[in-house]
Parts: sequence; C-alpha cells; structure tokens
Amino acid sequence: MSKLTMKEVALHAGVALSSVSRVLNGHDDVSEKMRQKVLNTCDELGYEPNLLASSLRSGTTRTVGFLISAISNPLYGGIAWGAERTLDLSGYAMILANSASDPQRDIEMIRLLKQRRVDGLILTVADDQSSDIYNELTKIQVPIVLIDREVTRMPELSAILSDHASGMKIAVEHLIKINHKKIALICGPESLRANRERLSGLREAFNSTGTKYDNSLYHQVKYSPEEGECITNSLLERSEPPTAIICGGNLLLLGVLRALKQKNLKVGEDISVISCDEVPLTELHTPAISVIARDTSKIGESAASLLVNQMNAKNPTSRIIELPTVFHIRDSIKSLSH
Amino acid sequence: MSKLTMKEVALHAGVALSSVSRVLNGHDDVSEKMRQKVLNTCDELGYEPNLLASSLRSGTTRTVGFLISAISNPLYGGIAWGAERTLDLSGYAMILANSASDPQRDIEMIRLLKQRRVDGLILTVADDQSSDIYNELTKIQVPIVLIDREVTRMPELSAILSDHASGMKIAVEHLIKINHKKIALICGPESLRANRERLSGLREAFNSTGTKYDNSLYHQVKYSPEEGECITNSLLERSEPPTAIICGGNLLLLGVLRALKQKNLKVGEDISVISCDEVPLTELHTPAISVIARDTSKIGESAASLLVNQMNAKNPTSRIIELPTVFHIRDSIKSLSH
DNA sequence: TTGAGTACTGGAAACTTTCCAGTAATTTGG
DNA sequence: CCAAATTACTGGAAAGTTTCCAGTACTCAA
Repeated sequence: MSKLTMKEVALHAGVALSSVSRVLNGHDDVSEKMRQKVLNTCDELGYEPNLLASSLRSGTTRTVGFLISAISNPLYGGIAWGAERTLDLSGYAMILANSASDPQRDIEMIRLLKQRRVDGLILTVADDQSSDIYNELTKIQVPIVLIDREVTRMPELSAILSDHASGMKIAVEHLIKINHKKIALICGPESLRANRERLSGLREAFNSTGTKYDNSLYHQVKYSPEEGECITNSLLERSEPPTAIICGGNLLLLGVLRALKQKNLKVGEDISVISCDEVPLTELHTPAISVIARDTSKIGESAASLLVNQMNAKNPTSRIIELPTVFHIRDSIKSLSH
Repeated sequence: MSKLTMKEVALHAGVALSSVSRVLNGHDDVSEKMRQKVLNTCDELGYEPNLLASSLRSGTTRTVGFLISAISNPLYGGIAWGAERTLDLSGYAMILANSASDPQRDIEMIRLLKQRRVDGLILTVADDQSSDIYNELTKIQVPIVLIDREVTRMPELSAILSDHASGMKIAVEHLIKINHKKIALICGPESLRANRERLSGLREAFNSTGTKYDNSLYHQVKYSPEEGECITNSLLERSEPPTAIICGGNLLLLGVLRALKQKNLKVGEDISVISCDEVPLTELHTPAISVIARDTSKIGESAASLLVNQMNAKNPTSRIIELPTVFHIRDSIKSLSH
C-alpha cells in the first residue's frame, strides 16, 4: 500500500500541497513550469491519489447508487448491464443495492446509499405509490432517475419509462382481430406503473374496437411463478375459460406455462399466450412465445446517461424519456374461427 | 444536507471530538455518564456521521468489489443476489463491476476497485490462466474470494468452486448406460476452470466404464449462442453425428437449441441434450432439458460470508470451498436400444 | 515611482479515527 | 495516613486532499 501522499510530492517538488492538487486536477491558473515540475515528481515517485480523501474534500464520490427490486431477474440484469457500462465510461462506479421487492427495504437501501454519499441514484423501487418512499425521496439532495416508475406525488422526478400501453394495445388489438374475445390479463401489482399502463393499453384496445372487456378476466397478483400458476389454474377452471392469456412479466410466465403444461394444454393450439419482456425462454419455448418486448440494456444506458447529465449540470432539469415497446408475434398465438 | 459535524456535537456536549468518536464507535473505555451525554446530544441535534471521513481515517470503506463477467446472465444474477444479501447483513455494500468477459477489462476493473479502497474482492474473472491478472492480483492487499476460478499460480487464493467434474461424470455415465456412445461436449474456453473440470469429468466417466472417448466430439468455443449454434450445425453434418450433446452453459444452450430446431430435430427423440446450470428455459422447454445444476445464490452467499470472515480476521487464512452439482434427469434424454 | 492589475502560489480549514499524553481517582504498600 | 502506582477516562493532534482566501511578485500604465 502506498503511504505516498501529496505532501511528500509537494516536499520533493519544493512546492505547496495546494499547487500539487491544482496541477493534478487540471486547474488553469498554474504555470507551465509548475505543471511540469509537479508531474515529473509524481511520475518519479509513482504517486497515486487517495480517492477517499479526495471524495471527502470535494463532496463527490463519483459513485452512483443503483437500487433494483430483483437482480436475479434477467430483465433487471440487462438494465444493470447497460447502466454499468455507461456509468463506467463517464468515470462513475455503481453501488448495487437490492430491495428484493420489499418497499421497506427500498427505504433502508435508499438511506444506505445516501449515507454512502452517492452522487446520484437510479431507482427501480418496489412500489411507486408508497408515501414512505415519497418522504424518503424528498430528502435526497442528489439527482434521481427512476426506471419504469412514476412517483405520482413527485412528477418532477426524471425517469426512463417504457411505453407499455402501446405495446399492449397493439397486442390486444391483434388478438381481437383474430377473433379472441376472452382475453385474460395477469399482471403484477398496480402499485407499479408498468401494470397500470398495461391494463390501460388493454382497455384502450377494447374501446377502440368497440367491444367491452370482461373485467373478471383481469387479475393482479404478486410477481412470482407460484402466483402465476395459481391464477392460471383458477382461470382455466372457469366455465368459460379464456382463449388467450397475456402475462405481464417473465416470472408470471413461468407459472402460466407450468399450469398449462400440467393441464396438458398446448400453447398456440388450445390456448394463446403473450408475455411481456423478452427472455431466452420466450424465444426458445416450443412454440415460441409472443412478447411485448423492450430493449433492456438501452433502458439502463438511457438512465445512466440521463443521470450523468444531471450530475454534471449546474442546474439540473428533470426529464422523462419514454422508450418504445415492440410486439413480436410468434407461434404461441392461434387465430380463432369466427 | 447536514452540515452538522462531530465537532458541533462535541461543542454542544462540552466534550472532546475524540470522546464523541469513542462513544459512537462503541469503544469500551468510556464512562457511562459520557456515553449518555454524547448520545443525548447526538439525538438532540440529529447527528449523522460522515461515512467518507470515517473511511478516510479508519482505512476501511465497508465496501466490497464484485467483479463479474456478465451481469445479464441469470447465472451470475443469482450469484450476485446471494452475495449482496449476505454482505448487506454484515453491513457491507457492494460495488458492481462488469468485465464483459474481456480479460483486459478485468484488470482495469480490479484497478478501479482497488483505487476505490474496497475492503475485499469477489471475482469471477474472464480468464483464470492469464498472467496479467496474476500480476494484478498479487498487488492486492485485501482479501479476495474467487468464484469458480482458480488462478493456478496463486493456489493460496480463497475460492468457492463448483464440483463440475462429479456432475458431469454422473451425467455421462448415465448416457453411456443407456447406450449413448457418440456424446458431444460443447464447452466454453479451457481458460476457465469450469470447462476444464467438465472435460475431465467426461473423461473420467469414459475411463470408468472402460470405453474410449472420441476427442473430435469435444469442442471448446466462446460463450455465445452464435458459437453454440455454429458448432452444433457442424456436429450434425458429420457422417456419424452425435446421439447426445452436452453443453456447458446457458448461452451455448440457446445456440444448440436453435440449431436443432432449425434442422427439425426433436430433443429427447432424435437427439439427447444435457445442459449445465439451471435457467428458466431448461425446466420449461418442451421437452424439459436435463441439467447439471448448482445453487447459484448459495454460491454468492458462501463467497460473501467467506470474504466477510477474512475481512474481519486478524490473520486471514485462505479457504477453498467446493459446492456440489446435481444432475437432473428430464425428458431431453432418450435411451438408445443396444 | 507608485498604483493597479494580473498571474500565480501558499496556508488553513474541513471531517473523523486513533495514538499518545495527560489528569483525576482509586488502590496499594510502607 | 501518606506516597506511589495503577486505573479509568478524557483531550489534543495528526492524517489526506480540495478549495477558499490571502499573499507575493511581476507587468504595465500613469
């Protein structure tokens, strides 16, 4: 470990600490002679600055907090990847915190990140309607970018959103066009924007085609394979089971597929299935699952670069960016005869 | 932002800074009176310690660097999850760095984490045979735990390993027992321990059953769906194509399945498939893919708790822990008639 | 020659931990 | 009972870097 400090460098070079600091930080009121002298001495001694001391004085850590609700979900993995890459290019490191979909842990983690003096936050909170989260966020002094969340009481927060509604509308319109009427929608909790948007996209599709949606086919459950399986079973036991199931997330999809497999229902023949978000499973399932997809690493990149902009700006202005979703039609959908 | 410092607290309480520090850090040579006085003043003023200043003085950041080769891979997501959870319980935060499977980036990232004064490192380097990595690691002063890697020139490094060889041996023995002879093995680069172990497991199985392995059926390629697809195609074009394919990783599996699907070969009927590492796809594929599995979050947990132990120990002694792999037989395997 | 202005440099404060030194109180030995 | 020694606690200072402020030396004009 180098016990070599700026003081030593200053001593060797015969100048003041402050001058060494100015040279190393590229301040402009430094004479060329001084610059050379200091740089040479640094090279000679092999000086490496102490980032901690630097952070303490400057108040910036060049670190960003990334709070995610489930890192093991490949969806978030892709987002984290995009964000990490972009942050790294701007010289920021990423502290990863995981709330495990627990709003209480969200708050704890935000506090922890604040304590660690991050320069900015990228958040995918577990519940964007919680007033506790709101209270916590108003206390934060650094730029924040939400991913696919909108804290309704803080509409001024920056965010990267996905246009779930459009993708859902197109998907449902397609189903309606090929004569599906009983379309089940299994979503995660409405305390998350994505699910509110998906429901409204579905409603829009029904409205635009002039048909009425049977609300008993819409269910919101917790994000988990088990809940997905359970609700699918109950849907299939109805006297008039749905002809198509749309599920709002890759964890739910696992449950839906398990339930269908167990009941020996063939996807794309006995029942149509659409899922949200591309994962390896969707494409390679037999038959391939239709999805309402989005570019996860792009989401991460956008969030990171928006945040970097705000951290560098004197007077950061918030922005909300909406990225598209795309509907991929695959063999999991079957046309119904009239 | 609190401009409230320990100095203020000391002033208000009428004691010295050092006494405040001692109370807050729970040192034992503090009188009960002093303790109460300081704690009351802290409560009263709402003092929150500056973690940066604390880190600067104490030299510990209560931060761990986690270097991973592909965060978007669900395998590593699970490991990261387990590690993050365990570290959090011990009061450590995790800085995530991603090398994107690039050995050069590995080195840069290790340097970056060192600069940020992490108290320990969990590493899944892209190439555990690289001498550059070796050079970098010998310079590190903090405890290191490798995940599924062994830097052969530093056998004293701690590591959490998976017993790939045993799982592979059992899987191959099973295939041989049901009369498979032409068993292809598609692995990632031999510069990673996992792949070396898998190959040796396969060899062991052939040796133990007294049969000879046709080495032309073993291929090492880069971890990617494309490479998996390409090599599968070339295997299928042989005059005597393999009756079973074992693939060493979930990315390769995507390519293998794509190639088979394209050639209209039915998994579990026309050809048997075994993969390494459980992902949603393996279980829900039709037919379900047999896997040599391991508990990813357990791996992360073990790595984290081993590292925490070493960071807390006065004289850390390195340990190597090997965790088991389990072979799950599913419908992707077909018995051959003699 | 003086004054103003410019261009640069030096010094000190900031925040917390830890070591060392110091002080008061208590115990021990004579 | 007094001196000495030990104990139990408290205060002060240094550590590493950035930034503000003050200072110095130089240039140029009046």
